[in-house]
Amino acid sequence: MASTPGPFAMRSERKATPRMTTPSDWTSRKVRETFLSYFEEKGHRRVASSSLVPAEDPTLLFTNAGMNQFKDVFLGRESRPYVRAASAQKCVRAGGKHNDLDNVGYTARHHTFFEMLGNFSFGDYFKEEAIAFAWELVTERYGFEPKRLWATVYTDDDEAAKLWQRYLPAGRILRFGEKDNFWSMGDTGPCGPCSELHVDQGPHVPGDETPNGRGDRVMEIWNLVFMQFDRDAEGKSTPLPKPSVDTGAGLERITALLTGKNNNFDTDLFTPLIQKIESISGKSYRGGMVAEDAPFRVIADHLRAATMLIADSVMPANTGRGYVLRRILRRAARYGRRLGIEGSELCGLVDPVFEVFEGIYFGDAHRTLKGEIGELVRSEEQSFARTMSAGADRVGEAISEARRKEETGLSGPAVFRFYDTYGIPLELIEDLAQDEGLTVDRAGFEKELEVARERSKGASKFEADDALLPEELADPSWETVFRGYAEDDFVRLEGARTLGLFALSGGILAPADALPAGAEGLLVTDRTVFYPEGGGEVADTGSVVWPSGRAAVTSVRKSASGRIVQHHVKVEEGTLSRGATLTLEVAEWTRRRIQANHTGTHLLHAALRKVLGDSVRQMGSLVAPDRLRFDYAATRPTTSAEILEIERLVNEAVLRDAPVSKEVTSMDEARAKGAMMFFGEKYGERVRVVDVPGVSTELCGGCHVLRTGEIGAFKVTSDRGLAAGVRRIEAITSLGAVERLTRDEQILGELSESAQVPPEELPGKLRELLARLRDGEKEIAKLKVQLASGPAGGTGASEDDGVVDVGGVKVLARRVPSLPANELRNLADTFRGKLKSGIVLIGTEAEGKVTLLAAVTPDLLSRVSADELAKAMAPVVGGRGGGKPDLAQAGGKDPEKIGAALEAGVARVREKLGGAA
RNA sequence: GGGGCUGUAGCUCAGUCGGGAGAGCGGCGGCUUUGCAAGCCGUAGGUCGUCGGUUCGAGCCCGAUCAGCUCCA
Repeated sequence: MASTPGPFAMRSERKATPRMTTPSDWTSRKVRETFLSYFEEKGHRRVASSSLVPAEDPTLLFTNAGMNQFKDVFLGRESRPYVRAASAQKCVRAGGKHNDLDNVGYTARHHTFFEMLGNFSFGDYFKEEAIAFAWELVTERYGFEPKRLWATVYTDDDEAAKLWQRYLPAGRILRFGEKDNFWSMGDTGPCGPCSELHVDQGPHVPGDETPNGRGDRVMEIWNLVFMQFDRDAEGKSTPLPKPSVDTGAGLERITALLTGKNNNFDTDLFTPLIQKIESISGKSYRGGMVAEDAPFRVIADHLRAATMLIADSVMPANTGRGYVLRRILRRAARYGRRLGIEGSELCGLVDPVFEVFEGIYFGDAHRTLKGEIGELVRSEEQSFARTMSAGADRVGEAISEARRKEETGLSGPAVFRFYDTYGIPLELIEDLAQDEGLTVDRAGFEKELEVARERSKGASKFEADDALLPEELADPSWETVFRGYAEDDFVRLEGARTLGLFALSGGILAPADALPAGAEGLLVTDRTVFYPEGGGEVADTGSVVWPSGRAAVTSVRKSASGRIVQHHVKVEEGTLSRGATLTLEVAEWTRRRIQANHTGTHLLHAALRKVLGDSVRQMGSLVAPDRLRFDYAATRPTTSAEILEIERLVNEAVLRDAPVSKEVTSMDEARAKGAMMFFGEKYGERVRVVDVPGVSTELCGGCHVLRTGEIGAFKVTSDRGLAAGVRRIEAITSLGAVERLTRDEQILGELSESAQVPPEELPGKLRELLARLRDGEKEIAKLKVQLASGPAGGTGASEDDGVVDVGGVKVLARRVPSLPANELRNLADTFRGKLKSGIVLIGTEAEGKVTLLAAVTPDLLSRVSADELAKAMAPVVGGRGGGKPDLAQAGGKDPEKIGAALEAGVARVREKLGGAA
């Protein structure tokens, strides 16, 4: 994508001298504001930045361009009440294909987090105005000298070239190919040529005198994308009926140019952060692009990105977005160590980041966030420090091992193992190895990494998504009206017309005119009572009925555009044909439970905030018929007293039986009503507000009860930590709570009956029984050992005890009462002790099985092995055995033969000692 | 989503070939000693993460599962 700052950066150790307009006047705030108010003057709607987490685009890891939030508008899937817009958009580029992470810190212009200024036309103006606006803003408002500007256009875009000629001499309009000046959203879809504006900073900056050359003397400042064509799967481009404009200018870059800096890090966006790093580390930053300063730039950039990501609800994790965040924080921590920052002080940068963006992305509502984010960063730092020190030990061992073996270095696979399994940064491994004069096989490491990459890639080929209707199979005119809220007659809806019908077999979807009994498929109707999965609420189930048949509805989903609802159906009787008029029936009690759980979730959310503080933030939610689940951000564990308090608050709200109102209104009105909104969530212009007066006001599209009394009862079933800073609370309501009560009562009743005491005495009774049981078992074991040691208790063994003399060696062979294996061993020890010198063979029966034991005193080990004796005895009882020379064990299945087995053991001893005797 | 590693006493961890569950620190008791943060002796403390399988026998082998760490997408 050419609409973001490209990899222009080169190292330059020279400080730029202030040029252009009057540098001291310009601040990043002024640059941003000038841009937005200019376009407001030109009839554009000022649109707030969307979240860094793309709301409805699972293909995108993070918002990475100003146009992201308008993607559906450009594609014609969504309409907005305006056709011109301008925004300053938060962006992150740190994972996925375009990975700039490793460059950050070593160039003047690479960032993981950056802001993109952009103006957009949705089928309104096109090239002429876009170029005119860009020119006017750049020259007259920002005050760049016209003679320093260059324009570039796509190879064959004569139209744009001609328009630029109004402002620039032909010699400063250059043509470039696909790589620099053509843009597309993907392999198919909208695409078109782009034009870029470049600024010549003058000869004091090294580099070519023309755009897209070496060095950064001439720098791109603005990219104008003209969405002109629609490209199909065969690569054919057809002109779009309403061409659009999408532009992007990097705020950091413009600010740097206007303040005469050749380095984004020397602008007011970063200096407060760098100053803070200086005060934490006690080291000083030189400015310009001195290589030794890289850690300052890395840390400033990364903490800025991390703070903004966490503010948009990304949590450090080991998958997806959270993993990218963790990597950013760890890279910052690694560079922190270079500055001697070993503890967890980087979290101190969260404050300055908030100051830089105060009033831009952060307002009063976010003040509490600051502390939470700081805490989160701190705990990440600490956990990384643990990983690092554990890792250093591990690598240290490997290094001394290698030195002992007189090897010259660490092998690629070995290094990769440290990196892959224990998360030790390659850099640390290299440092440690170097200290000991060992090399690291970097090429071998890269090879291993590549293998791991390929494995992951191959495995992540997306699996068949539970049959979501592809857009191209849906007719654009289709639209499903949802009539399933509790205010409607949600259980039953008559007269639904079929819009689309698709057969589903073997994972393949095909349009169908009719589905016979037994067939599965997708059904799209003009109206529905089935709530499609969304907003944490699960889909409804139920059935579709027509005069001659019926089908079960197993799942319901919204299409990607959100316009149609598709029912996954399985025909049970008759034939479902396209022309049929249908009656839709939702499973009533499943839905009622869902509604109770959903409203219950809102009440729970409110109670959590009341008890734990407003810092509680929703991290995720699941509303199912049988339970509700709510993940929330919390810095400490919730106590059981707090849980009780939360439960009480919710139940009070339930028992007050307040009406639950739902209202579709404008975003502004909802805000005025004090609806809870989460920073960074995407909402349309019209929103639905679900209100429990005096308790909870939330934006929500889900299904709710009419009055809180319908919830019946609310019971928390668990609350536990999920990850650092995140907890999950689960609860049940309505019939679910009643069923739980019934079940518990039954269990208690049974227990009470068996124990012969009333339920309230059960805990005491149980404790007593367990104590008695334990004592009893000990006693029994003791008695058994006594019994087994038998008459031999006193001085020595006699013939009667089963002791025989074999070639001068005492052999005790005896069957004893059943004993657990370890007691049996103790017994053998006892016997061995008594014999002083000799051989012990004992056998016992337990649960129909045989255990045999052979023990030999140390002085006889050279002549007889217990292992051998066990092996000799085992076959007699139908088993096998073995062990160590001094003690061995065998088992079998035939208790009747224990005596014979012991005989066999004695025989074996005789055989072994016979020669010697 | 895929891969690797770890889970054993309160803590840190050993546990070899499948055949007696261990060490250090900490706890408790005692002894010794006016030089520190001491020494000596004794002692308690364990569903070997959970469930299932193989086996005469599983901390150890196999499968599943949970939790933690980590790499990749």
